[in-house]
Amino acid sequence: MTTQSKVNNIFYKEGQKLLVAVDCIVFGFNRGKLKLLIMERKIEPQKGKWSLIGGFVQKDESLDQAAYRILQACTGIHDMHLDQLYAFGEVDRDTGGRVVSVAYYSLINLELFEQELLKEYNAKWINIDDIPELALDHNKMANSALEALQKQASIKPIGFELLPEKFTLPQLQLLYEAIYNRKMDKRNFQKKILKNDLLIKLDEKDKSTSKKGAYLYRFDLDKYSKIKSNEDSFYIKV
Amino acid sequence: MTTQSKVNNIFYKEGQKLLVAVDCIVFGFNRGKLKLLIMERKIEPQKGKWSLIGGFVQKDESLDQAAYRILQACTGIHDMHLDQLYAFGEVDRDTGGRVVSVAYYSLINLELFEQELLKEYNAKWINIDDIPELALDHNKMANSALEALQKQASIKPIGFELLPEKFTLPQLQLLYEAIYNRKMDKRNFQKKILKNDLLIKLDEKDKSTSKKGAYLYRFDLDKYSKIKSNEDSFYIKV
DNA sequence: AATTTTAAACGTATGCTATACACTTTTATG
DNA sequence: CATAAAAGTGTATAGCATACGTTTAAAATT
Repeated sequence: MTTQSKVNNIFYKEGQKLLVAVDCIVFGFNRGKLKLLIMERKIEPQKGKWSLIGGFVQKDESLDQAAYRILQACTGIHDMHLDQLYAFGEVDRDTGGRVVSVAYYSLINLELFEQELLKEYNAKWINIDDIPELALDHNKMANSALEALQKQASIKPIGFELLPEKFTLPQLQLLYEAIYNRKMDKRNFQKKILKNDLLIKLDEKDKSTSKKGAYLYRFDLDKYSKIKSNEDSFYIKV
Repeated sequence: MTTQSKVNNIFYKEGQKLLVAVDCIVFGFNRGKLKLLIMERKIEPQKGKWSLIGGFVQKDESLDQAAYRILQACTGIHDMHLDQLYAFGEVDRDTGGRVVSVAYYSLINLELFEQELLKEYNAKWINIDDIPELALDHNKMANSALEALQKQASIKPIGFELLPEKFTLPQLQLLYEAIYNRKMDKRNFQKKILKNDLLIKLDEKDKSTSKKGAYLYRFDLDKYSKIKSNEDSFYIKV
């Protein structure tokens, strides 16, 4: 046996084609609660069960494109940000056959969300600590995504993707408290957030939650895109 | 058009089967240098070019299993640790056809490495800052893996996977300096490392690199597996 | 007009951690 | 016995995380 043929025998195997899916873990934020978008599963197995938003990758589209296509069709949102989470590839993860699924997660600004799509697709937002049993390994995916979100939130200013363009510091704090599932100190939180110098204080107040009213802020996207390049210029230790 | 059929038209598409590969970014450490394992590509396209270690996922094995099989066949090592890095899924990433590749990275203790396999597979270790042009998108994969390694190294004691069982603090420092590609202060480094209280100082010295000799240490695996569960008990800010 | 109510805004003191920095110890070698 | 080469060790300083309570603004109520 030559070396070459030995190599082939031991580890070189011809490729076998598999189904490749993408599943999207979509987070939203509303009224102080972090939410997850789920919908009724449209295909067997487990048709009709609650599940993440997903679909199959086509031959002529990248993984990113597939995730984008599916998420856009289902939320109506354009230009949303998607991050790849993990490729789930257990042999028996889909009881209907071998499917490798690449999970993506996304943060959605609920203001931009087309509510009518919820009905159209039998979808709904549920509170993050109230997730039902989902199809296949989707609960595992959702949990991983929440962990990833927590990691992200400490090294990147992710708030502006989940909040409206103008938001107050108390709102932002509620978001972080929802993500990390614990109360934070108001003064320390504001110090940490403002230290990064990425928020612009506006001359407007939001009086919807208090008589005094809270100042509105917006993210300084210009400054952010400048510093994004040089690593760890943003940092929130939570 | 019913709602259901509209759904199908817009975003539900039948699955198309694709080739799924795994590629492994294998790091080693020797003589103060961080190394990457590459081999001659065995298949078209770009047959003969340097590339990462890779192969196709079979129908009856998980992604993890495929990566493990391929890496084990190529290094002879058992029980090595593999982490999934990212799924690379551009349509044209493989010029020979549509292949989605899930990249894994691994840290190898060079002492355990069967050197004869290097010749058998036309493989070699190259210094991390001396990587040639690799096949397909493998350079991109290697770069991502190095970034992931840097992140890992600051939150987990990964040293023991790249070093022999017994090692000296200067050796460990060289490893971190190689990973982060910069010099560190000896005294501060030792303080940070020892503070985690995961190293056991032995009564032996390694005199291979100095007349005085440096004390050998080993990782306290027991203690590590105990604390591993409760998050962020380990922390090296670099 | 004065009082009450509600949430927002704000500052300081303390302890911990990262960092900067230089001399002494050991022992093989000549 | 002198030299050389790397290992080992401590302190002072600045920045950051944390804990903690009072004042301010403005609407609502009397």
